[in-house]
Amino acid sequence: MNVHALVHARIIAALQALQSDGALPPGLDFTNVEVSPPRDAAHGDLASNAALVLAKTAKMKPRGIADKLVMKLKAMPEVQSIEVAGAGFINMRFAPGFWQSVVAAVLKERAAYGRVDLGKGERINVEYVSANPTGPMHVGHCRGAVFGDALVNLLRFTGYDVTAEYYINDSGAQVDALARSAYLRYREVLGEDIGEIPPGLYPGDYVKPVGAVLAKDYGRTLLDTPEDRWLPLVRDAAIAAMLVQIKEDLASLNVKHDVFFSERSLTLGHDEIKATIEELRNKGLVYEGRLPPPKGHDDGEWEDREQTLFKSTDFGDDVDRALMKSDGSYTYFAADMAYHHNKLGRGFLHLINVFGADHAGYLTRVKAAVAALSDGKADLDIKVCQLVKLFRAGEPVRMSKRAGTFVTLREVVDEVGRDPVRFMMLYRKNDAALDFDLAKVLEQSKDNPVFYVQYAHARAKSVFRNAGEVFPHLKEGSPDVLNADLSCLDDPGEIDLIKRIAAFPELVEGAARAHEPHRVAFYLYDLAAAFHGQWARGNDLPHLRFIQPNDGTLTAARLALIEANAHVLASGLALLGVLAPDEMR
RNA sequence: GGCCCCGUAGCUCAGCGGAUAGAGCACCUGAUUCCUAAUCAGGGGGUCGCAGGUUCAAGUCCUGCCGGGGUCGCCA
Repeated sequence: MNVHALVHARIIAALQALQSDGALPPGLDFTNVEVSPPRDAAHGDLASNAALVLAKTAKMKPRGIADKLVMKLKAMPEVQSIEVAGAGFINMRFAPGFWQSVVAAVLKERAAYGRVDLGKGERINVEYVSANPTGPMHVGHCRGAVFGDALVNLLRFTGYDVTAEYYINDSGAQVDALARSAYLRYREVLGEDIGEIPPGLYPGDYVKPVGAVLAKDYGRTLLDTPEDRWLPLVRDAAIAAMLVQIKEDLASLNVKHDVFFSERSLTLGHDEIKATIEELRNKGLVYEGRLPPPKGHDDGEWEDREQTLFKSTDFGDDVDRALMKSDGSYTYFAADMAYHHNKLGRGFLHLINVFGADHAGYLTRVKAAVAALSDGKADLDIKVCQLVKLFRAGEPVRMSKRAGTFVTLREVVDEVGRDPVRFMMLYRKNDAALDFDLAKVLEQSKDNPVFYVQYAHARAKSVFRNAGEVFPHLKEGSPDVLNADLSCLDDPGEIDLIKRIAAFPELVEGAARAHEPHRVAFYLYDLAAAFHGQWARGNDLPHLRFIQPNDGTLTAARLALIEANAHVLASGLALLGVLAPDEMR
């Protein structure tokens, strides 16, 4: 049951009926007709802008349309009151019986409550994390990982066939540097004094085990081998080891990808990068030319030369983008173009990429590439996750990759736990910077929204445990609860809680459309607050307590409400990938 | 200098083009013989960075400034 959708459909039907009656002109565009809860609850439960939106094209006064619409809508059985307000808003208020029926619907639909079939089974590819396989994931990767994972959950919940994908940047200079670092560690294991790790290589201790594995697998045989022979072997071993670690890091956050796509696989057999470039060349979008030097900062290294360029300026980019490095190898962008070409070739018409803030400047050219490669038929949404600043009790945590003091994802998860990390990473809009305080996130107080929401769920479960001592037949999901006489739920606080529950499907739909999982987190906080509030009212007013030892009928109805509340809390937390505990200990 | 993100209460932040802009923290006042007080109720606190524009309607969209952060051919 989706209250919002139901009312919206009723309004559209009423508008069409007015057209049949000749009271409204034909050919009106209803797409901007919306239904939304008014900011001020005194205005009612739901309001519509229909009359305001249609006034101009219908060549009628807003209030004139509104009055006619109200006459039609008055017949709605759910409606308790309906009136025209302000410039032409239609404010509706629904009868308690209508809200009570929402509880019954939630109990019937259970985990399916809130599902909206936006995707209609269409396939969509969500690429996220995609960190270099040159070391463990650091805390900055956390946010993209959690964001992507929650977005995948949200899209699956709303009817999309989602492929969660990780692009492994396993070619280019960085993985060669990793291989050389591993080779040094290999020589170290065999007893050589390797001294300082040279600049440009990876000094971290995490490379040492790779050296040990190499020594075990190859003995001393690689020592006398020239670099062009050992490098591919060492590189493969090092990348494989890093990927194992990355997958473990992701698993610690409960983040799962369906596909790990290797950049190097693009050129292993058939050269897909070359094919992609040629395809664009045939479309007139790749050419040989020169770029102006970057403005505004002196770059002594700048060398003017003719190069292979993609005409991204045709798609709104500032400059055309290089596809070949001066040594003849492909740029990262050229490979990434081929990768997106590959995604399109696998039949994806909907693509989402999750980027870190440092890649924000890369966004336009990727969109340009997808537009060019799909002839505008595919859509790509790029979500940029802004920086995460790490604090401990208000003090910034200094990080330096060079000094080896950067904080890994694993350290954060081990220190504060998976649920707080996930929730806090989602308790902020993706494009706003995030301060993450390792000390505060562990405080089990109302300062911490994670525990606040989880506690609401645990509290709901606790009510059932306690109710069972008085009314053994009133178990969760029992017929006596499911068939309770819901007309007892007439306290304003109870109705408010139901209204909050009733808003869930619309909230999910909006979050999925906008690709904004944080909306779910904020919604859950509000829902939890409504529930905690109703609970506490029982402190002052004993007749509002959920368990009424002398009234099994009333208790059953309130338990039904609590069960519906718990269902929605659990569904929402599941979308965020956060546990909904039965008790807090 | 170009481009991207942010700017809303003292602080951290929500806010889908809609009506008198919200929450948490902090501060003040109150609630525990009672289902977990890990909670709740009440109070004060705002030129939504500035200036224009579009619109019946702008915190929200557009343009230009100001401030903070990020990024800037052959790193990924």
